[in-house]
Amino acid sequence: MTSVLVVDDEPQIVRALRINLSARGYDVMTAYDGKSALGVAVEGKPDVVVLDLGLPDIDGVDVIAGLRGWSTIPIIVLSARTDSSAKVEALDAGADDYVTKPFGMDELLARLRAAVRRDLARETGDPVVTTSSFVVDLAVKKVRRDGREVHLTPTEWGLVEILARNPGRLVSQKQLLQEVWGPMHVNESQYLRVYFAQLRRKLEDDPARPKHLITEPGMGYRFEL
Amino acid sequence: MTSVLVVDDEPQIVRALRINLSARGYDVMTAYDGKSALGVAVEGKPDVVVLDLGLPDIDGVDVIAGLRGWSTIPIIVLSARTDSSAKVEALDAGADDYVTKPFGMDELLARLRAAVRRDLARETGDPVVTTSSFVVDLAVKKVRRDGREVHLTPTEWGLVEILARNPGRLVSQKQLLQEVWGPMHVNESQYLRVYFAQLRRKLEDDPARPKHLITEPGMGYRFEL
DNA sequence: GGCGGCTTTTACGCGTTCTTGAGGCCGGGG
DNA sequence: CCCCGGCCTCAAGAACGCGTAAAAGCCGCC
Repeated sequence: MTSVLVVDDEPQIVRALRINLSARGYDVMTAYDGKSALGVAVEGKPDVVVLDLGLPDIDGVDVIAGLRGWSTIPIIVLSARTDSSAKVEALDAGADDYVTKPFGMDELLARLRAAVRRDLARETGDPVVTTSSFVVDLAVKKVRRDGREVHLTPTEWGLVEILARNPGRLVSQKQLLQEVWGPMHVNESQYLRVYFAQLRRKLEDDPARPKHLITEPGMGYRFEL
Repeated sequence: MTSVLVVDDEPQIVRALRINLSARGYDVMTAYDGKSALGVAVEGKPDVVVLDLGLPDIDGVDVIAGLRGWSTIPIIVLSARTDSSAKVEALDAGADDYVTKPFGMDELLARLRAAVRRDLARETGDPVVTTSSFVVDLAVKKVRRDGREVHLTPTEWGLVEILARNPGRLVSQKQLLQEVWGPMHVNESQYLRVYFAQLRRKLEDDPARPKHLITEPGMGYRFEL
């Protein structure tokens, strides 16, 4: 499970983030000032920090420095200041990203996913394919959804792997059957229906309305990011 | 010297970036469309890519996908589109950052420094691999548990070594058999069951519920830290 | 030769995964 | 309107792969 530390002195922002992040399966910690933020970060070892710069006690840049002293946790800065000098300062202090308030929740979540993915890739050194619902690590052969690992059987993985290596492209039924089941089974299109149903149950937010594992009737399947 | 690939179809933007980046000691490569960008990236192996999304030939998201297919180079997206759906799309496709035009050169440079710093933090492999239960010293070829040395037979060590060199990664049965027993025995998967049982008895706290030497049925084994 | 450590082989119970068939739904064409 | 092809869902038996244990084979060494 991926954990996020949210630091902001405005309770409504913390609340909004907590709700949105929890709903997506993240483990959320919070802090309302710089001092407690550093304490919580040491205690809880979050996977990523969302940090407001305008804190009551410590200057935001010093909070970044305080974190960077001992850790490389990704830091996403939130701030009302739009001038480039503020951005430059924060980024050079060690922040990974800078988002100006007011911000779109979608965008923040996407930047958060990017930060976590990058961090994961740093450990493994491997390319990772990300959608809004789940993450496929091709080299490690793991799929995570909202920070939780999803177990795939060999056949399921075979399908996901082919699709993830061809993001956005249509892959024919024949190609999938050939590569996963072998040349003897290129007409068993029923296999595909059964397995795509399983995969959607495991990976899609709403299995009945798939957003990523798309059927192209009569043609094949497509992996939408 | 850090090298940057700048991809944009507007010559004045490319020129401005080239001047600013060169002045700061970066090695600059350029491309004016998606196709040549992918070519230059393969050839030149840049340390970071600055990518305009509005290219004449290929959709920007597909360029990102094309790069992510084989590499984890940091990608900073430049775009005139400010709507959050565009940002979400690009970031989920694998971009590391998203900057809207018109942009401040200071800010872009700061984001670029942040991206490179992050990427550099990826360090080379440690000769010692540590788990919560035991320690594998690859240089000395020894395994210790609770300070006490655990004796491994040559075959056992062969397996542990391969797994410890690929922490977290799934290693196929075939690869293990091939590297330890040779190409003639790639189908003797029973060997693996016997030896993993032995290793778990020696290394795991609860051999019946392994936490580090994990079986992925039908695929292979995984060394979890 | 006998011994000890290591590897290979055999056998069995068990849980998971794969395959297969049946039924229902939907949209296009006759 | 009905039929039909293609798709989705569900369930159940078959097949497979895993863990475990124990015996048998193979060294090198005293």
